[in-house]
Amino acid sequence: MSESQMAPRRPGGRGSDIGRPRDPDMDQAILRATIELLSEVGYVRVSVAEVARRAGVSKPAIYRRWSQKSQLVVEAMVTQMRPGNDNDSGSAADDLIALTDQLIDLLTLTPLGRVLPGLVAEMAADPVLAASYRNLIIKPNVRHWHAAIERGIASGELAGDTDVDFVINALVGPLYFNLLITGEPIAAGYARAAVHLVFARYKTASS
Amino acid sequence: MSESQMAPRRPGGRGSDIGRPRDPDMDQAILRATIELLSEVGYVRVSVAEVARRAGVSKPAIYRRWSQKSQLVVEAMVTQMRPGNDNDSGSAADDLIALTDQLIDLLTLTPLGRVLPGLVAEMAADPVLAASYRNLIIKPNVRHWHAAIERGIASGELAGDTDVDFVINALVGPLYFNLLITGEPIAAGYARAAVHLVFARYKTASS
DNA sequence: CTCTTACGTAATTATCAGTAACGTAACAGA
DNA sequence: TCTGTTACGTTACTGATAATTACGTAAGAG
Repeated sequence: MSESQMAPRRPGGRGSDIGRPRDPDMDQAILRATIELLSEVGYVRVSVAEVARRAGVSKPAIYRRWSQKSQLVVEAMVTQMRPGNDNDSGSAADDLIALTDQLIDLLTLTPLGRVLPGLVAEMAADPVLAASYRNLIIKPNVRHWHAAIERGIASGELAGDTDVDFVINALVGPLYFNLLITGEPIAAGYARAAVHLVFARYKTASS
Repeated sequence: MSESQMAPRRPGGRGSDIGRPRDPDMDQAILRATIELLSEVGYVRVSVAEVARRAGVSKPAIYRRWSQKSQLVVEAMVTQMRPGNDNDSGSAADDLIALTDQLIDLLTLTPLGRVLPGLVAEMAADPVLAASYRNLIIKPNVRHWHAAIERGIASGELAGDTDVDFVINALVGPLYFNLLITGEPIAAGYARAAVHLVFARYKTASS
């Protein structure tokens, strides 16, 4: 049986337990080359052949690890995510502003901003990829937002009937809208203004 | 000189003034076939060859009118836009709710929702296309939002320092975020809740 | 009529994702 | 040390599809 017929590709994980092991340096080299190319030319113009060339690796070596270009890109982006800090400053408003500013940095300073448009297109056509992206990139981030808002509710800064998901959407939605649709830069002071908007609606009388 | 060297393709417009005129029925047939395919399979899987087949037209006939698949798709989407009604109900809040609900319909009921992800990717790689999309689709719509908000400010429903663009982003951003990133359906009652959020921040004391 | 452009057919170029075949290299376990 | 299994590189290939070109014919304008 030829190697290319092994059913599960186990992206990012090891291959089989027996036989010659995969070279871990290769994984790193591929991911690094992917990030590099991604930030230079954006998703659409990244070709697997060019990634292979820059990583000093063969194309089959890449497809042995990731079944699709899009999966490779998602994993490469995961390596760019900083471990989100659950900074509890004691003020939910300040925490939300910090989280918003962090997201702005992520979308404008890391390659993610250049990657997202192409990835969005792939996600729409590939549910498996969409699930990967949401589980690996979105969910871990949203967790912190949830926590900050829940803390605000618990402390009385935010009303008990605060709609957590609605608030998160209200804060992050405009950022993606700017990045993906209008192409305009995010206004300075956005984080503060957006959080202010939310608190005008959901703050309690006491706070 | 061969026809394919004519520098400006004049998408959607007429060709030259002399010589055999273009068949206007063809324009319609092409656009109709494009919309049809678009709603069936989404942007990525639309091929120009298949559009040509369904329209009963040759491929060069399409490229004579539109220089790229993406331009064709944008023009096809334009034909789907209803002429925005500047319904002035007397209440800016009601007008904004109506506009938001209209946008939700546009994104979920027309093919635009299936087209947008692929288009976003093209826009990121093609500034000319991005400009087309923004001028033909986004701007005409935003005009109504602007007007509604300005009316609200003039009537005293909204504070004089209301940041118009910020408000528009706050209302529409989450819709695009859901459509393009999370893939989750838009919550029932979103329009009302979002407008409520804005008014909690920007309403005047008198209103 | 003549000029010019539109049109269809058919072939072509170019790019790129993803596979396949095959020989060689590396590790695990007997 | 031998054997089985998998990784790796090289090379070639398939398949899809955007975009172009050549050429002969059709249809208008003046």
